[in-house]
Amino acid sequence: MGITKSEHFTDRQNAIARIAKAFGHPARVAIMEYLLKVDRCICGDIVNELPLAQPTISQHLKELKNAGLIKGSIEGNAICYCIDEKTIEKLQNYFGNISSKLRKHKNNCC
Amino acid sequence: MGITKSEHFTDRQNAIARIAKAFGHPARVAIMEYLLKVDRCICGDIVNELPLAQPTISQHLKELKNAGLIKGSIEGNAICYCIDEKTIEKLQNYFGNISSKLRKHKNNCC
DNA sequence: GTTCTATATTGTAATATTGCAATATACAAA
DNA sequence: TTTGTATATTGCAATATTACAATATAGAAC
Repeated sequence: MGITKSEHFTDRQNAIARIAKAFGHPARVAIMEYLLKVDRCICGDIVNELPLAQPTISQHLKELKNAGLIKGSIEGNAICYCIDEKTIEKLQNYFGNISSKLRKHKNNCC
Repeated sequence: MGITKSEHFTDRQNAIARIAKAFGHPARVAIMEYLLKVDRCICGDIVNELPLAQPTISQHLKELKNAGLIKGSIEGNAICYCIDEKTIEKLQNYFGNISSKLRKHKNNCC
């Protein structure tokens, strides 16, 4: 039905899914990588960098912000957005944890 | 239009988005965590573990498999699925790389 | 004030996702 | 061969996502 039964899962599972979902679009991956590359906050040229219309990028930025992957706001006539390290660290820890558990158990049966 | 313009992005960006997207649903997060917890391959009881109908879980498993997050196949009368460590490592490396770059630059302006 | 520039919002069309009932498949056991 | 059990596939309805044109907003420059 297109509706996700999020109430049946733990807050933690929903939180990870939410962040991962925000990363689940190449345009948003590209935005994150661009923010990392330019290494500053005023990023008014995202629109020129990506092959998408301005409203589309604005929408993707909103989703990244809602997921906590970027933070910031308007500063004068430009956006002031940058990556929220805490959220990236959450992801890194989450996958790092899975990875180390897998290394420990080594259940390579498939 | 609901159609993603993946042709405009790099293969790497599309690859990360694809894996992240597969992780972007709490049911699939729950499946991955269950596979990690039981620490074995024959996982016929996923259906009993999750509050979703069998066809729905089958579909989620298919998507996880398409994204390379799990591997395996049918073994007799049970599924034999387990986590593909290589893909998890890819994610860990990707986010670890972003994290370390952020730590280096410390552009905390927002 | 007006104009310019940059970003956000709204509205809408096309497509994708989610979930499940019904059904199919496929092996196991009797 | 039939019956039982486990998983996959199909078909469909409800909802979500993606993209963009048009428009709104808001500060900057004049």
